[in-house]
Amino acid sequence: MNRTQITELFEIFESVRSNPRSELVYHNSFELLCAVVLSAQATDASVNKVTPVLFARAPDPQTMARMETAAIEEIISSIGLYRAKAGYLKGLSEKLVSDFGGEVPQSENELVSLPGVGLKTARVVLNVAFGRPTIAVDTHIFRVADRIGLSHAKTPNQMSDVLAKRIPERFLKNAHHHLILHGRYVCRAQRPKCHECPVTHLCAFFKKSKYVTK
DNA sequence: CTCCCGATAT
DNA sequence: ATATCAGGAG
Repeated sequence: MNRTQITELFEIFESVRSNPRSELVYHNSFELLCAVVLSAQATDASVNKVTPVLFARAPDPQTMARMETAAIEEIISSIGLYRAKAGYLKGLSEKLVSDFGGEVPQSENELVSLPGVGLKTARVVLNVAFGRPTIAVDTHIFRVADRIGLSHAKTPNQMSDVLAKRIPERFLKNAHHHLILHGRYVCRAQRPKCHECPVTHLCAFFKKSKYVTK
């Protein structure tokens, strides 16, 4: 995909009004950080089901750091990978208090130093909570970018760097959100809705696809 | 690379 | 019945 096509792609995404059904619910950067950690291999709806209970019990890192891991597990047990995630939440809360004054840090290196926070989660927090032009490559973006032909990088982390260089700067801040929503509701993993897709004329996957009809 | 691991969509 | 879901640690 060349520069002109990439520009056209994001101009179309910016002009299309998407209508998300569910997104992570949060009220501050700490809640967003926790919600994104919980969202690994889980749907937003599943996460939104437990976070109100969790944040009512522990609205800040100081309180969450003092909770028993078992108590956190009990609250989030309806989410997959809940034992690992309960440990992450307690561990990252403890570190926020001990190393960052109880505040969510605003640099990639500091965020990644928190337990349970990898590059993808760090970049989501930087983008969504702090408005920075980062590209967090999750499973949706990894699939969408590969199909369209934006990048065929082998791993999400590699793709993240490729996209950051390849996407024009003025689209960078919102590109993350556009690609995610497109991946969730149009370019789905199973049965992609190519018949509703506004960018099929730019898509390598569509051109050699069997999903030409609905 | 494997493990983690419940809910939901298809 | 199985593929997938805002991944990260060991």
